[in-house]
Amino acid sequence: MESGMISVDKWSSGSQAYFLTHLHADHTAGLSSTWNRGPLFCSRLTAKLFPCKFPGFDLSLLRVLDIGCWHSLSLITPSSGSTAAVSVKAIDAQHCPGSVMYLFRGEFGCMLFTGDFRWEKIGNGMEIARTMLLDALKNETLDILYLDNTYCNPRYSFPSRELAARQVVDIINSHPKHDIIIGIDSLGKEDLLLYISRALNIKIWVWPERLQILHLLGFHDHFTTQTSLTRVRAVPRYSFSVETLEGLNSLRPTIGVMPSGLPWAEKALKRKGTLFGSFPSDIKMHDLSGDSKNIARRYHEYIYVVPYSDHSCFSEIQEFIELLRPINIKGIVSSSSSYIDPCYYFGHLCGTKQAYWRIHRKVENEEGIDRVEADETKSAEENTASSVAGRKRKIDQVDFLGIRVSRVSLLRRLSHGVKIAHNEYLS
DNA sequence: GCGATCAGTT
DNA sequence: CACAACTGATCGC
Repeated sequence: MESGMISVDKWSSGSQAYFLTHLHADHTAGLSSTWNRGPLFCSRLTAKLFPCKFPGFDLSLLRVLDIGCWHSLSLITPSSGSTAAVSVKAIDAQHCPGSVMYLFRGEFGCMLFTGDFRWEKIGNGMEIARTMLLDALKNETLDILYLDNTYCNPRYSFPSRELAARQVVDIINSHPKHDIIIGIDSLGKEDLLLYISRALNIKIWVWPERLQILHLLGFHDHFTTQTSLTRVRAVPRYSFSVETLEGLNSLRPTIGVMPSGLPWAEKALKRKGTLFGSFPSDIKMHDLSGDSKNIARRYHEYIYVVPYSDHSCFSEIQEFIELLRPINIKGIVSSSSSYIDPCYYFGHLCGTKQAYWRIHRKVENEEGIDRVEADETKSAEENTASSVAGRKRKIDQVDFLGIRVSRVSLLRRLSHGVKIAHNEYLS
């Protein structure tokens, strides 16, 4: 607890500088309007949205980091008491408005914390982020990559958001007389709504608090709170249900579109035995869904589910890792029923592991990945957070030379026989 | 009233 | 059933 210098998306006491990647609730747990633990760094857009999420927050504590610019911090090394220079750069994470990754450089080396991110080729955002990352790294190696490993499994394959958006428009067009309900959260998926609005040349209804956020984001023309102006309404996801749709249909013909859900996992790699027995590098890693076949699924008489994701799919994670070639990777999300250490799949792409893997493969071709995983677990200096009571949800803390990041986790540690390389939760 | 945690929902 | 993101109930202060 006392050795931390920097925290990312983690809000317990003991750090000298706190970094927020984005404003979704699962990354702000512990933050509140009464925050008084010192400066909090975030992107300009996140700072702008901040008062909506935390009214009364002392905004003088916010430190805006402009995307692509290095910022220097002078921190105190807890052990020696001497000052240590740390540089940090924020890079667009393409997850939701304001979301960023943080690249840190200091005496400890180089580390990147992705927060939640999407690494898709479509659109120019990824090219810009790519250039920024490579420029920032130059020839230096990335020592640790703290990775959004939400969908770090080959069974997760889904299309670009633009393609998914096109599918939503197709669904709407094929129901010209229907009202349309789209389930969204309080932040995120704005591009989808804009795409629909532009493609159909109609406004989209949103609830008042959501309109306020959209206005802060600079979208003034495409949204309204007047029901009479449009047949397309975006509603809070928690108010989107079979019952809601059935109720609405007793008034007027209405369909619901849910841009998320997980129908993607259905097809690929059902056979777990094959998955676990296979050599990571043998897995077919390129995405199966290049074409616009029926990616949208009819989930119910009135409900369609479209795989619109703000997290990277497996092949995107792979490309990201191939680009950066980090020495080590840590997943920031552990949801144990499906959690697999990123190194299970990508250890062979990592800096030192790469050499290790090549030699190892030559010597004994049959060897599984257990040794690699074992090495992984040993290499991290980790300690558990202050013995939390709950067993379902827990945020753990990881120490790496004084830098602490959160491990956002839903610890549903059921059976499933999934390999869990990390054992730091058990103390 | 506030913050943290837990259960439950799409 | 997988997930992320969220609401609402409850508990302790």
